[in-house]
Amino acid sequence: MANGMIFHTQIASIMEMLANAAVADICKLVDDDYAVFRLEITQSQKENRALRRKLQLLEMKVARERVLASRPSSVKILDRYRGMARGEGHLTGGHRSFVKPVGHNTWRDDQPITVDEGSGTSTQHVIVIESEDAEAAGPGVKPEGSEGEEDPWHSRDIQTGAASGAPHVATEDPTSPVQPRIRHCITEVSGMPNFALKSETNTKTLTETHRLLHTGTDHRSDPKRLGPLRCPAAPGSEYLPVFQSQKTVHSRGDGDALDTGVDDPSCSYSTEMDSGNMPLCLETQNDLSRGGWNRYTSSVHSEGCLDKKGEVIVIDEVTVKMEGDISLTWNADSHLGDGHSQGRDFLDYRESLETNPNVATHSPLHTLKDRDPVSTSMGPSDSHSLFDQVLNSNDSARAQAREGGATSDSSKEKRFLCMFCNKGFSCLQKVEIHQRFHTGVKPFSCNQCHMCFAQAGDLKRHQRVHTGEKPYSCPQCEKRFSRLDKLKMHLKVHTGERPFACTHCRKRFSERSYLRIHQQKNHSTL
DNA sequence: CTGGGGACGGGGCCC
DNA sequence: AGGGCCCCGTCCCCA
Repeated sequence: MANGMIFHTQIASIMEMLANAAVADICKLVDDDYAVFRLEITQSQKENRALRRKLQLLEMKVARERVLASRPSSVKILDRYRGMARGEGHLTGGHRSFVKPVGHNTWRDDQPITVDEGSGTSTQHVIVIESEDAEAAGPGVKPEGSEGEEDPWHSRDIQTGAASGAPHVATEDPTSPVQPRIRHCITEVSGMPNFALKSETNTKTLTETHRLLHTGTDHRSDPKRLGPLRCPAAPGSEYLPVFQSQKTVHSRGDGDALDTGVDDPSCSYSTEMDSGNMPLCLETQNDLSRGGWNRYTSSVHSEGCLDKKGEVIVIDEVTVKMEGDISLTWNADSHLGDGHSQGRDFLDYRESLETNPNVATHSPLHTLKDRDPVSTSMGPSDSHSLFDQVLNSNDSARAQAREGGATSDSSKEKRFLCMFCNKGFSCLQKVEIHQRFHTGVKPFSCNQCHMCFAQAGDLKRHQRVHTGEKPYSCPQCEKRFSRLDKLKMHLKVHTGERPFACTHCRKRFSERSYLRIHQQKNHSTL
């Protein structure tokens, strides 16, 4: 019995020992696993923090890009040129026009873009952008470091500054309080080794910008001085800000195209004039070959001119101060337009830049090129980035042929230079009309087919399409034409006149375009 | 069927 | 404002 008790006691002790050993093993295992687990948790947390940081950076980048993308059309004009290679357009419809929807990139009338160029060694470009997108982009986000598809003009500015080693004045500060609205002020200081690019809410800068806009003789506020269809006297020594009359003249299709606003039955075109919200019809050609502008759709929608009257670009004008008693017009809301003509005109402009260095023109591009400390980014080797993509047009011959007026030999009479192509014009109205070809502003719209035109005469001529009016009749065959030039062309059928001869096969054609097509088809290898 | 050429319409743009 | 020229696209004819 006693032995049995002892045996049981020993058994119990052994069991206890075994149990303790087992518990110890288990505890050891748990401890080890726990240590490993904690290590893994720590590493995971570390990775999590790193990823979070990365995400924040990405968000900042995205915000910045959004701010850059919200730039106004005035800045994006070069973007259009960049993507304007002929024939690149997308045919989205038989008729297209570019309008900017209200609320998109909310530029308001009180958001001037001043490109003020002084005459000294140091000049400043102050661009004040009041954008609600900037609010969404978050605080402290400054328009720097172009990434992606920003307009080359601005991005070049920015990249230039970065390349020159100039530290950005503004620093990203995600902790700064959210501003209800951020005014991005981009200050470019040229004539200095570097220029600063900063984003700030500096109301002083804003005030200065407004002062620049409204300084001197504020012609834009005085329509009497600059009647839309008047040719005012030549400007004085001060720069003369010239703003295009932003009328949209809708034809009623039964009369002449006038923008007088007078309800004249013989000139029955209604005029919509709203100084605050002037609709503009920015239209492109409706065929594929001319649709280069349609590449530019980053912030522009293609809409019918009249269908979307409300969706128009309403942006304050831009005053470009010119040296040398030259005044120009740049309508900030009008940098959308006809790519076809733009290509030619920009070719003209480039040629005028290259061949006429003495022309005292300071268009934005010109200025940019001159002052860019690392201008190689826009130099000949890199010019394709902006111009050559645009200008691979076979219109160069025509452009050269027409370039005669570009340099304005008679500078005394043609003292109004187009800021885009440098062509000289004798009066203000002419340069206004001419610049519509660059800007794409087409204030004369047909309310029967929604076509828009830059000139009243073009609208009037177009009206005959609807009216069927054919006042010109052929004396030989009684065939009638709506246009005199078409009648003259038709007369060649009867006369057999073929003034255009192919230099390769001696074949003759009545029209130059026939000859060109013929040579393209048959002598393209020559 | 295909491609070249002619006729014509229409818009762009300069003068 | 109109003329004029340019270009492009379309339609048609014909080889």
